[in-house]
Amino acid sequence: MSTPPLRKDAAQNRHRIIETARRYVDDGKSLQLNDVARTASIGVATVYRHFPTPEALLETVALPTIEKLLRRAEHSLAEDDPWTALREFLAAAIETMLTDPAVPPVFAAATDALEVTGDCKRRLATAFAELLARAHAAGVIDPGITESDMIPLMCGVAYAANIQSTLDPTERATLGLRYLDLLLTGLHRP
Amino acid sequence: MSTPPLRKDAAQNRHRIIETARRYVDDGKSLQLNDVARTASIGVATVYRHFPTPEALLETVALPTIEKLLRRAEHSLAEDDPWTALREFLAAAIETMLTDPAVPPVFAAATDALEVTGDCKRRLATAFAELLARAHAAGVIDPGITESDMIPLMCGVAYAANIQSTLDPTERATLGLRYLDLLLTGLHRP
DNA sequence: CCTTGAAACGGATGACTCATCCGTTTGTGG
DNA sequence: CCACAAACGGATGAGTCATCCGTTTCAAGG
Repeated sequence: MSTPPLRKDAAQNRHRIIETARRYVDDGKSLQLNDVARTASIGVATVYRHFPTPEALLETVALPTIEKLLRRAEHSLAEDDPWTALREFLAAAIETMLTDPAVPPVFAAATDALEVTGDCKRRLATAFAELLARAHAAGVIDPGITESDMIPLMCGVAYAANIQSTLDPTERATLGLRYLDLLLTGLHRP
Repeated sequence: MSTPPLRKDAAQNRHRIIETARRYVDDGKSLQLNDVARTASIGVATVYRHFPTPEALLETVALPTIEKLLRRAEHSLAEDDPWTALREFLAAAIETMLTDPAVPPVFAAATDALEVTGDCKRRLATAFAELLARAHAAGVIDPGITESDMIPLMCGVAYAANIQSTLDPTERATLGLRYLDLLLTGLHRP
């Protein structure tokens, strides 16, 4: 279960691969391992050894961003007003999904299938559940809404904003926040 | 610009291809033309001649469903109350997207890129624009919302419902309508 | 500094998918 | 019945994918 310490050259290669993959993701290119290998001037087998599938590589690329969101979520837990806390976190989530193209596919995938980010995603879900529970307790949100509604809905909002492929990422993020507002208006109980 | 009448055997093959593709779509399989050809016991080249790309085949599969939705839209135009009319149409759209897996990718694609359904989709957009304009005129909807917001938002709602891959299509449709309601609550001005 | 074994490397390769080309067959109007 | 255009279909070359295995590199112990 423990990770044996990585050899120096291996660590470096791994790093190069992730860097290259990050560039691919940002450019909207699909992660083809053979292709990434060639670009990074690294043997194909090496890439496959580090990342058995494109999904695993994508997860690894997305991990730092998701961890950052997790910290933001934990920060939101400190906020007093339950509605503000929830709203703040959801806005952060949307912004994250629209800013980093590596994130949406990871969020949309079933958590169980995630080798790398599964744990992080579960902790995110826990934090979110807590925020939602508080909102419910305070009666400021539609009582019929559950966590397993909210996550897909968030992905849906991000998806909607992402369809506007002509817009640049910043504009898309703004649009996403606007769409989130619409949704939240529908959910808010004053 | 006109379609020269199709030879009898050609028409039959075309029909067989579409039928097979429909089964693929319903089973959630991706449309690989070579594969469809083998399943339909038709030469690969024949399939490619009728449908140069998987997208074209998918569009053709989706066309009847989209045409049906168009008729529903025109029917909604006859409804007096602008809010009811809009709502009715949007519900029909969501239901369509969640019932027929061929539709969402077609709706999400840029209309200009659609050889087969482009025209149909444009007429749908026109009808929808009319419904939206009436709602705006009556002041029953968020004045900031435009057609180019609504279409992605609809796709987003459908996407959200579709993420629940464990549910069967009927349940997903119900869920989608619920999500639509949330969104509409956010948009409605009483 | 040298040895040695484990760890990591990388590219050649076979399996697989894709889409086109072209020789053959089939339908149809005269 | 003929002739020709229309349509057919499978063989094939281009391209992608992921594995295998012979070679190289690292680092711990002498």
